[in-house]
Amino acid sequence: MATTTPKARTRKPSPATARRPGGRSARVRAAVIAATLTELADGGYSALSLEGVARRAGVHKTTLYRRWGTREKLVLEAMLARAGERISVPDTGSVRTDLLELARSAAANAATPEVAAMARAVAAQEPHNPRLAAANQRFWAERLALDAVIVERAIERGEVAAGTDPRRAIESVLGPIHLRLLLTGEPIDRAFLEGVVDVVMDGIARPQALDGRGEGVRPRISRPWR
Amino acid sequence: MATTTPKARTRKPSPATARRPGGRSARVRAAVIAATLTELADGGYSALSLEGVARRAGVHKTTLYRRWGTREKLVLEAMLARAGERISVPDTGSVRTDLLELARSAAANAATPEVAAMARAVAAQEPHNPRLAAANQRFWAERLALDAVIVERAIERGEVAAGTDPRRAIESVLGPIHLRLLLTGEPIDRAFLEGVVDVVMDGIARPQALDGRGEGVRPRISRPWR
DNA sequence: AGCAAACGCAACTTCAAGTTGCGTTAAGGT
DNA sequence: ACCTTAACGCAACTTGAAGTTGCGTTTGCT
Repeated sequence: MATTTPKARTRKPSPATARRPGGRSARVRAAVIAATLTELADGGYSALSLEGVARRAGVHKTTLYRRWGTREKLVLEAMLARAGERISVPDTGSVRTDLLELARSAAANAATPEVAAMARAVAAQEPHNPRLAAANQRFWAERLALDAVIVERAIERGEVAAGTDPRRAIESVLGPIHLRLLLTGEPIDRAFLEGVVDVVMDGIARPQALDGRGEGVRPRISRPWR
Repeated sequence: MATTTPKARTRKPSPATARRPGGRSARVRAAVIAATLTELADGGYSALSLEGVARRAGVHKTTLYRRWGTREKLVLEAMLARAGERISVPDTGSVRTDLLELARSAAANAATPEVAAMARAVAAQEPHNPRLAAANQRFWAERLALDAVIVERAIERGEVAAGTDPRRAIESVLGPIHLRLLLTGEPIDRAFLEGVVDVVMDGIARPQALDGRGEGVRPRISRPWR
């Protein structure tokens, strides 16, 4: 049906059509995404304007309005572009070292102005932007699943208790870091990260001399703290 | 100089002056603060407008502009009014129960639309609003110091290892909760809270049979996990 | 080379943000 | 009960960013 009708020109618009993912459009896109993240970093989501992004990107604002339309879509695309960068999951052979390395890379990553701004924007807009929320859910599900491998391997090696939920263990490492990053604002230094990992690994309960009947209480023998 | 000049009327403006903290102003203030938090809850900080708050509060917008001037100051005052409400620190005699109760109350509090919106607004604006940042720092310093008493008491009772940093222990409890609240968006149910407290109390490291020479490794005797 | 998609540009509309002047209400001292 | 004035209501205004439209120009692709 409709083999060589003149209307086929509309469907396949002619020789010199097709998309152009490698040319000017790509450069503009890259510049706009970079500018979006930079604007987000110094001003936050609530102060972000398409005109500001256009100025910084050296691009006219009509381009932004035509290609992205709203600031929501622009920010979402910028975030996806950055969040898509793969992270590496440490595998040193020791859970403690793996978790510490995970904590260090997470903290270092979060120390980046763009990433920190992204986290803040997500925290602010997650309830009011369904698409952003969905993308964010996927991001964290994937990331936690990847990081959980650290704990899964450790369980297989016998380093970690068999009943441990790997995801929750990772959350216990990342939680305090993001608490400081987003809310308390306290510095995230090496000592803090080590302390976080120590708590996750060993807990805070006082090691107790074994007394035979370990009913309810979790008997341990004394050990040096840290 | 200038003992009884007519200009003294300007300095002490006459009999019926003085502030009126108990009357209409107070009612307006209460209505505006409530409206601010409500608007913050459904729309977020970036969508908050003084006109919207005025509409919801049943107050004219000029009142807001004259009394608060900017949306930053308005939000800050609203937050301070709500954050000033005192919280109670559990004291059941058992750290585990105390921490679980702390986690439960924190989660229940954070489940409030207004409080959740406040947390999101703080996360979003903290780097761009010095006054909000300062107030937030004080809030968390006070709150962590209060909650840390739980751990301090437990150390005295011998329930918790002596070298434990009480503040960091509290951060390890609150961190995962706020991670879910602000970023991952996963549900915060009872099982999760118990899991968080379990990790903080006991850690995830596999309890090991004592083998005499506990060099480097942290020897424990076997125990059921949870 | 030639075509069209994507961009630049300027002028325009729209509307929320914020301001000003003046009249009105009501809190609180006497 | 009265009177002063701080605080609020109201309408009209200015301002500026957000978003749109039409048209000319550039540029990647075949």
